[in-house]
Amino acid sequence: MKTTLDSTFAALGDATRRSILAMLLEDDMAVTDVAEPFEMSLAAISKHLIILTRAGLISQEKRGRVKWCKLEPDALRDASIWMQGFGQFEAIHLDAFERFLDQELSG
Amino acid sequence: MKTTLDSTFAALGDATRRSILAMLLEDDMAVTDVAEPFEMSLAAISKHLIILTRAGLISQEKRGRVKWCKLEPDALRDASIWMQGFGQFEAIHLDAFERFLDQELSG
DNA sequence: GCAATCGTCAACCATTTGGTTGAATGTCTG
DNA sequence: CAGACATTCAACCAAATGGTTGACGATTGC
Repeated sequence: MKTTLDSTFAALGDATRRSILAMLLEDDMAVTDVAEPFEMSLAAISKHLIILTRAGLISQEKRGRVKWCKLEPDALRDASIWMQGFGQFEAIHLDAFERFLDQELSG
Repeated sequence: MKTTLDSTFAALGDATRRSILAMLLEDDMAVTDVAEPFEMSLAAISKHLIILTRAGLISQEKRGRVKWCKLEPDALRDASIWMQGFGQFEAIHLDAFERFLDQELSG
């Protein structure tokens, strides 16, 4: 029986999916547009989106023939709380995260 | 090519491994002692420890016939930076804020 | 020396992941 | 209605996970 934390962390364990989440920070996106920057099939992206949805990290809403993907940051909060339980990390800086983000999106 | 972040998050996506990390917060432990509270074989725990080691979350040092497991918080720190930054980034993003406002006004 | 202990390895199994291609479904548009 | 578009489904594949049992190589202690 997989907990939410299991599926959340597992979903984050793939660079493609983390990139998708970063893209969705900007705005909601259709599946086709999510897939556009990646060099893999639409079906592969569709599977990634299913995994992200099961993990509660995004939600998908179909309007007409377009399925919109929306970031759902709540699931991340639980994972973040778990991590903070380790409490021994130095101060978190936003610019450090932005370097991560750039690296993820460019790689 | 799996980044460290990939293997770190993937390693965290299992409750047994997260429990092991929590145990190692207290002190370094031998493999047999790590396995003791779990209802699974020693070999299964050994595999979990290999995954945690590959992810950089722990290190293992053999002294005599005992292999000691030690928490290595650096890998966790990187993952934590990613998540914390993600949350902050989302919180301050204008579009996200506007969506939040729309939701509040309509619902 | 010999037996117990520590831990991994090897083989096996079922399930999931991460990808492909091609067909199918649903929806818009001309 | 016909065709284009958006997305998933189905079948397939290779590799990784998560678990088992049993054998094995070190190491320790009597």
